[in-house]
Amino acid sequence: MATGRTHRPATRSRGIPEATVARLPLYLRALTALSERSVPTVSSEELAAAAGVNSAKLRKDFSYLGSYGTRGVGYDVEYLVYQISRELGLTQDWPVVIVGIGNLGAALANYGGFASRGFRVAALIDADPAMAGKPVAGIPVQHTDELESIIRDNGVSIGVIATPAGAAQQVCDRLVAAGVTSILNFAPTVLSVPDGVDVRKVDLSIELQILAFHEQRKAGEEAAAGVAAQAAGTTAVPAAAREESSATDQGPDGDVPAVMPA
Amino acid sequence: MATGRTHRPATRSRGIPEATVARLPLYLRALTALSERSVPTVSSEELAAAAGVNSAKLRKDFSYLGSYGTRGVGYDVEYLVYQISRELGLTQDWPVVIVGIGNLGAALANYGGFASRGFRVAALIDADPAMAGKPVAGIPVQHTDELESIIRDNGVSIGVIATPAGAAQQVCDRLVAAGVTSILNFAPTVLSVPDGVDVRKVDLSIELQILAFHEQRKAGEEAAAGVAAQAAGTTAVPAAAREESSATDQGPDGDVPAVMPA
DNA sequence: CCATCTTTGTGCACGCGTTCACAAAGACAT
DNA sequence: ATGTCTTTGTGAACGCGTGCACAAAGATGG
Repeated sequence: MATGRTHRPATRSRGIPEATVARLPLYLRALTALSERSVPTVSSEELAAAAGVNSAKLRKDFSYLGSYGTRGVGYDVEYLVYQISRELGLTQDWPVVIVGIGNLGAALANYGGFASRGFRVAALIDADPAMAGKPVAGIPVQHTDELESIIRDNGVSIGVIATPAGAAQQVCDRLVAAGVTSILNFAPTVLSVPDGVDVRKVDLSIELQILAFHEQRKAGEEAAAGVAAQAAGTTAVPAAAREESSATDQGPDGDVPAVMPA
Repeated sequence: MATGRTHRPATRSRGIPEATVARLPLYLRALTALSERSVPTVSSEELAAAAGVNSAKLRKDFSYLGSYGTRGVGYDVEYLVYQISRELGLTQDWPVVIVGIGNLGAALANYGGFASRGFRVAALIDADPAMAGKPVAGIPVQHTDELESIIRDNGVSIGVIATPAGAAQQVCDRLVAAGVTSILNFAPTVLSVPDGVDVRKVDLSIELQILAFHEQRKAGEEAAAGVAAQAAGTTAVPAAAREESSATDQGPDGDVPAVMPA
């Protein structure tokens, strides 16, 4: 997962645990796929496999929503799609603004997964005057000056921040002041917001760092196991097992293109 | 947080809890900022505030790494930066490939947060022959056919999947077969991988859905509170409180650009 | 109508993560 | 050297989330 919610003392909203809420979209996606294949019913076991979770967990999750299953049969796909959609609030229209139309903002504007789930990109906003009017994903970019009026005129309550880190807090403050109460933050900064405003953070670099940690651990263990196996006469696969080395490490096989990104 | 790890029965890698590992990059970022401002030492209280966490939690997190603080003074910023970097494996070079150079892939290739933390974009890979050779972020895109040789020649162990959902599993299988053992998946699919391969998922749409859930709850509570307050003669702010409506909902104030993304 | 079989819904136990609160440790002044 | 003051490091308690395992519920066949 990208990174999660920004501190909230485990508020159990309307009795539904936070962990369950986070999994509902997963179930919804799996169910939608089944629905498209016209599958009428599905067991907790099958659905759990499709969503990549434990079946007991899935049943417990659904039990928070109510008793929507039929024992001996399973769950009615269409009915469950509707119930989860309603629970997540996806049966209504959510106008969303995206602030910061750089590479990432453009990617978000083009992302198809929004429209299909009740999210409507109401406006794209950027601070660069040269961007103003230029269409991205078929929507003309508007200047930051109009942020407040856009929010109010469209009744926007969800904002997406895809600006550089330096601008994020400022943009956030303006969004909140204009009435936005939920923010999805892609900028690598800790946003401070008043009570009652939800912030979720997605941080690409953090995810990679977590992977690197486990990767390093695997390499270490593998190296150790390799030595042990070697001593025993077995051949282990050292693959990418290389120890901590100098900064100009070239990898095991040399011959590296070595092109640096910006 | 975007969505988290894909099932792992709470493996405590080398005694460091998973939850702590996920916060280390956060601390590292705050510490780097302090380092750039030439701040020599920092207390757990200050650093916790900067990282947006509880100070007790931060101290406990650090205690898993060792006793790097000085009582009565705090932590040495430079030293802690080094220790955390080492723990996360960021003192070594991690070649990374990005597969799927659409809007998102390009955004990732341009993302500056990678290079500064030991990650090097070794190659950009796309299935579209028309993309081949075209430079993105200064790196020429290569065709999928070369995936295996790129992985092997560069000793790549971390892959980023930014393809459409339909291609993700196939790409994943090829990455794994070629030797990749850690995958960051941006495609909205559950990937199945053999044991020993780590997968982390970032799902933009899921994050928004979780926000929508809380937003809906807030609107509901607000409406209820509003009614109560109204009965008492007070005026509450109903802001974006509108109930479930038809699919072609235009928002409360009409006048919506109403352009749909792909 | 009864028996059997499948699958749900959940009580319970366990473990991880969080937080409190405090003793130990060191800096610093006298 | 001694006392005071600050801040760390951690023992202990608590709460949430997970997974097991089973009873209840309904379908299905005879």
